Amino acid sequence: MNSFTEENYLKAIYKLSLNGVQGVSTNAIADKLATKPSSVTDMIKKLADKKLVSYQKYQGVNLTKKGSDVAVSIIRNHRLWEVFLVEKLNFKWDEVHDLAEELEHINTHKLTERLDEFLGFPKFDPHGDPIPDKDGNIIQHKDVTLSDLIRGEKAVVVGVKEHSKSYLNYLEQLQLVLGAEVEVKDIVEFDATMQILVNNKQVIISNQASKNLIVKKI
Amino acid sequence: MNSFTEENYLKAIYKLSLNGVQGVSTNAIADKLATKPSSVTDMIKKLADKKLVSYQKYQGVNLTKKGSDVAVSIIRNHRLWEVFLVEKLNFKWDEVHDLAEELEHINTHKLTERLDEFLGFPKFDPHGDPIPDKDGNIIQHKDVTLSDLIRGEKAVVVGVKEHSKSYLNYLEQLQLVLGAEVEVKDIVEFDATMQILVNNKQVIISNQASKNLIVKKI
DNA sequence: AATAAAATTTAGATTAATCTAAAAATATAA
DNA sequence: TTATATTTTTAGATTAATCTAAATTTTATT
Ligand SMILES: [Mn+2]
Ligand SMILES: [Mn+2]
Ligand SMILES: [Mn+2]
Ligand SMILES: [Mn+2]
Repeated sequence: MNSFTEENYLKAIYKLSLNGVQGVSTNAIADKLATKPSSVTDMIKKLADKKLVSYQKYQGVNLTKKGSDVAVSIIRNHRLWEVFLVEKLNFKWDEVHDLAEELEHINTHKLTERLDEFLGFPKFDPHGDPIPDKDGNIIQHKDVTLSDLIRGEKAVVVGVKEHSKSYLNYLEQLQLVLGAEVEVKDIVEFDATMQILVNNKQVIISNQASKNLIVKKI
Repeated sequence: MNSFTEENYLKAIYKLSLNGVQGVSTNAIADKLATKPSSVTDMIKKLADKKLVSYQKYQGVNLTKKGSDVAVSIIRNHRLWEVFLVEKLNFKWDEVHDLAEELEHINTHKLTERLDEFLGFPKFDPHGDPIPDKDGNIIQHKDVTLSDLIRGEKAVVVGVKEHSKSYLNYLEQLQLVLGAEVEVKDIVEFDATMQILVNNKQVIISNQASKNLIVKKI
């Protein structure tokens, strides 16, 4: 039906559209997929021919309903497989992304639904990202990050905006895993470096790190 | 490392070598993969460059140790995923082959080993085919088929040589599943059609069907 | 509004995998 | 041992996805 490559483009466009952008730019897609803008233009034309995106030269690209459905279904697969890998095969949360990138393209309705059932219809993946249900409905995070908090506020870690091994590994060392409670003790005015409390331990965390940690105030 | 296509060629050559053939022919590979002999020649050259097969023009092709290792590892993945689909996701034995054809190419050592462990180190897949262990050791069936039996002999079904949906479906209707006991009541001399007993029921089965059913005499 | 900078598209190549048609080598049969 | 048939390889095209370099369009800046 659609090639792996086409599916990856659709997913990238979907994610880049989440910030409310109207007309995702060629360069943004090229960046996200680590490819060249000229390659993106070629692929966009192909996706437009297949009615998966709407596109006018120089004006950026938008997913059609059809394209969005495909993207959401790939994301559903990805996140379900991540749950499987962590819950059933005991992988750590920093090891599953690349495997899920491959598994997500085995896009067979029956497999996805059976997997969902086997896993007990999970609502979130190991990184706190919401899993679309079988009709494609997805609850988006409100995206409050640790960096948004002010001195004295408390919150619970509910997700991450960055999925690199090094970031996830670092968070785990600091015990900043999903469900952890944090309290902001101090913020450096110059560069927004934070001093926080995690499990009664003082931790210093850069703005680079705190702005990628999604939290829920308590 | 190797593309899906290369892996499928290696697997095909491996399976065609099992009958003790020295030098698998271009046409045999083309048949198995439903492609053209000229395409096979091209791919063989590529695999030879990568030292995965040894090849001399017009003399057929053989896997090297390296090529054989890859093939066995793909087969291991394939069969483990089939067990997963049947045992954990409740698929039927006639539904899993095509899905496993895709899953087998996610060839990551750690994933395979974790899956094996999760499944309890199974020795056979849902079709009775042996699963290579993590060192690549594989116990080959002796390949006695129902059609080899004579009148009066009893046997247990232990595998199938043909994996098509229609064949597996048909077997299931006749209750000729793994573990079933059969007794040969009569054989038509003309075309080797068999009258057999399965669970106290009389069943008539063609030679075409009986020669693809692997059994163990009792 | 004119010019410079940035973003995007086009033109032309490349690589992997495939195909058809034709040529070459091997196997079979008279 | 020739002639015929079969198998295998080569030659030349095609399609998908990518790239570099050049041309075009849009955006930002004087
Ligand atoms: Mn991921
Ligand atoms: Mn995730
Ligand atoms: Mn199979
Ligand atoms: Mn099988």
